[in-house]
Amino acid sequence: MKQDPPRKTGRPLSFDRDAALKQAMLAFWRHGYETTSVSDLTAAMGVSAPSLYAAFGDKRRLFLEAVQLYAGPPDVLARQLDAAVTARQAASEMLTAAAVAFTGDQTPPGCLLASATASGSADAAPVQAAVTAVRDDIRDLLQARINRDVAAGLLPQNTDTAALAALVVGLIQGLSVLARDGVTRAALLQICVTAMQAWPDQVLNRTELVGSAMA
Amino acid sequence: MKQDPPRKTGRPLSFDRDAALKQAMLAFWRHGYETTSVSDLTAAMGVSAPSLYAAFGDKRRLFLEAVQLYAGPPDVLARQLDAAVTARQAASEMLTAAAVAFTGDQTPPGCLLASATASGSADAAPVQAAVTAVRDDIRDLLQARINRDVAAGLLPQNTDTAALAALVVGLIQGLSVLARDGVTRAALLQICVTAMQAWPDQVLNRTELVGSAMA
DNA sequence: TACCTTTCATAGTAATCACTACGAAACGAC
DNA sequence: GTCGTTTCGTAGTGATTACTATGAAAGGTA
Repeated sequence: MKQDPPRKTGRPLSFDRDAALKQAMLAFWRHGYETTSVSDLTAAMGVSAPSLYAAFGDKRRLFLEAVQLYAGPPDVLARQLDAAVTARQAASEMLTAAAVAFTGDQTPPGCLLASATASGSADAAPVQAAVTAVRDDIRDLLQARINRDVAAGLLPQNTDTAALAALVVGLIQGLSVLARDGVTRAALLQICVTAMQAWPDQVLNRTELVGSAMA
Repeated sequence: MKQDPPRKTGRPLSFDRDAALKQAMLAFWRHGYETTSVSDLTAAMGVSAPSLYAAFGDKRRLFLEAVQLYAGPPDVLARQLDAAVTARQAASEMLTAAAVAFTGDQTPPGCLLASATASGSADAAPVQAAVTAVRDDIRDLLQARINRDVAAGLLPQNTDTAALAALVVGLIQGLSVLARDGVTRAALLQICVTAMQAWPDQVLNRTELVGSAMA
């Protein structure tokens, strides 16, 4: 996937690029994009400023790489959504995973995507747009999954699938704020359970009636 | 309420303090706390730096005043919650008002409380805590209003009122992110409608049965 | 008028910002 | 070994940060 340009000779890199990127991601996660200084980054990464610039270009590109690392490979979410039994379960899993991820004790609270560029100077607009694009992709994927269930007759034909997908993505961003406020994981999970009550009732067919009767 | 110290003599203030504060609030709203520089502020406020410091103390206190101006008098929300017919309607109105406020064409998109201190350096921690306190107050007020309806028998006794209140406040913060992403007011309002489906069904009494039969 | 008080604009302060010039160091190739 | 290449640490660049020292200006009061 990511093939380095062939390096045949020269002094070898004295640090683990992936490990340094991970530390940069954690720094951005905790303190935001513009509010994390390059000296903060070099301290967290254990790398001198010239090495940082040689390895990652500049602060903006380092952040964009950190966002990629945070979001993971772009096709993973698509596969998880496809693998879910229903769109409802997919949405519930996304919410639960967010509540857990935002309250990990080995990571900063909240969501990097939600907080790192939530505000910024005019210079940071392109970086904010990149993060917005990630969110839009997630929302589109979820909406497509919901559309599939509507088409399959599992959800009412008049379901507002755009609103439903945006509700989930928006609430996830809201959970990030609450997590940063200090709300516990258990409380966030209860919010997710409560929110899922908004999900439209499944359209029942005979098979499912039998299944529910057996449960 | 806010009584200036008695100013009897001296050169008069050459600018409108309230108007300058409003411009500062708009600047913080659009660009965030740490990512709005003092020179940004002086430009927006039409005031020189020494005047800014004389009138507002420092950047931190100016921001805290801007937050107060943004949030409004603290008892207004309490009165609105009390005046609402039901907690459900109060929550719905809060969501709707947020969706509208976050997409005004005379103001920056999103919510100042949600974005301005969503991330920041370690130095900004006390300011972040002040914003968190505002959010906590709102959540507590809403939860108390919900508790009132539970006590009155309008909502099920087993209602998770903490989760319900946190869901509303969290979603409002999420709506801010979506608004900044460019989601339209109409779309945000649809999200609010969808989210309110999560609200527990009202416990019906005889009077309300008659009322619903008449509707 | 002269005096007192407060705010004004000018022009700075030290510190930090993102970023880099430079020469020595550390490798493979020969 | 010597050369070529790449990264290293040191030490800096000019710009911007939040903030302020200073003296003139603008009012009321006498």
